[in-house]
Amino acid sequence: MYKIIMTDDHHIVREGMKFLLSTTDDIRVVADFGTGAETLEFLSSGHEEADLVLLDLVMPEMDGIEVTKQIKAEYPNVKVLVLSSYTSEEYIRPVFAAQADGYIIKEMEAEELIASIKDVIEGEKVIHPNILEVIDREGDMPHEKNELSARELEVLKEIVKGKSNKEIGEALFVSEKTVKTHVSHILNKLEVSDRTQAVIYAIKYNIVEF
Amino acid sequence: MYKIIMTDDHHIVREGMKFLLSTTDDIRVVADFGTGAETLEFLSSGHEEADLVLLDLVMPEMDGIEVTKQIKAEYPNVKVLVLSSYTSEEYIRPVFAAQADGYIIKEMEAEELIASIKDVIEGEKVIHPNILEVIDREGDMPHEKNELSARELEVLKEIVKGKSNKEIGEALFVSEKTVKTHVSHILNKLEVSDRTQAVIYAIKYNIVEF
DNA sequence: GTTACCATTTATCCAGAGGTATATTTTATA
DNA sequence: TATAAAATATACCTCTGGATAAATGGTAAC
Repeated sequence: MYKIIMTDDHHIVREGMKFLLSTTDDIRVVADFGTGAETLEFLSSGHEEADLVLLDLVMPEMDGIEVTKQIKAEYPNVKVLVLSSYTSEEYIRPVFAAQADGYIIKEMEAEELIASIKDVIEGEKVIHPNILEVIDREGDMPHEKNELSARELEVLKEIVKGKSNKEIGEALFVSEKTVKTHVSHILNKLEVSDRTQAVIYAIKYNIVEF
Repeated sequence: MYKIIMTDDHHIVREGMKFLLSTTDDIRVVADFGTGAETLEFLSSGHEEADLVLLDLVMPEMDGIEVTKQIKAEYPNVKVLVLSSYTSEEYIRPVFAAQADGYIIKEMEAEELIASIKDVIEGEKVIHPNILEVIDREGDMPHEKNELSARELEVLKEIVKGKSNKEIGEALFVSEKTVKTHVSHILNKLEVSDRTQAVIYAIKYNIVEF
């Protein structure tokens, strides 16, 4: 008997999942929660051992990435299977950086879903073909090839706040000229031609929070 | 007996909904689809009369807004109840502009959901309290006070693509000077001081798709 | 221990961005 | 039809943005 916890902020999704899982009798949903905080609390209380947490990615308050990190840090034996509807790169990479054991998407049929859960608990890494495809096509994005320095990242954060070079200089206690150089380096590394494009890039690829 | 159609791109959500609705016996799901196109096709085929379409908002290809508009234009007797997880203003306003009969959120319990469906079919407008709250506290954001003209919106879209004034001029077949005038108007209306802040604003408040 | 590299800093120069004013034409709307 | 609002265009001026060169300081390699 596989014991799983389900975390998703949408009640309807949780009910749908339970229904889909009811077609098999060797998976038992021992608990389901609407937030990451409740999930972590349940795990820490030690009420019941769980083999796997089926985890939504986009949630208010604490997102799936953060929940994954904390679960993996404190309960390495508990598997984490991310269930998301997002297939774009910005969402996927952080999931595996956070040590998740799999990434599947909400479009899946019941049988696939059940098989995925079992496989992950048995120790496999399960990644939906659509997701794998995204991962395969590379790490040659500009910001991956040319990593931003710590200082450059600070400057980029200020740029995304909408600040001018002068304002950034004041915020970081350096001259405007210094800021300009950092900006130039940022533009080069991200392969864009002005600060507006840098903002677009940074938001699109989740380089800074927004 | 109330007859409804359900449209949501996530299989799990559809199954969850069906399960929740199975607790009442006077609502029948006559069909469910993963895309807006299929839904419209079903309606036009005239296979079966439906009283209401329970419609997801964010979907690939054709979004819920567009589907609502088409349903309301061609089948004014069919009620449209939007079921979304988004409670921010940018999502809500277009829904009612498109003549939807209600807006509820995925966190709802089964009883509320069932009651909402029945109420809408009986002719009521049903709006979840969380949504109503957002609608009430309104109207004083810069882009709401000072609505952008059609042309200004086109220019803003180009700005968000990262284009320079010259490039925008070429794209819209006007001179760079004209573009500059539009940009100035946009900055004034959005109450920001440069194009970078305009991009940040436009993305944050969903003025252009991104 | 010296070489080489990179992050960080400052300065100078020029192009593009944005403010303001003004004018013409088109499109809504009363 | 009259009036207002939006779109288009030009000119001028100022300031910010971005490219480039160059100095300083730390650190890893040899």
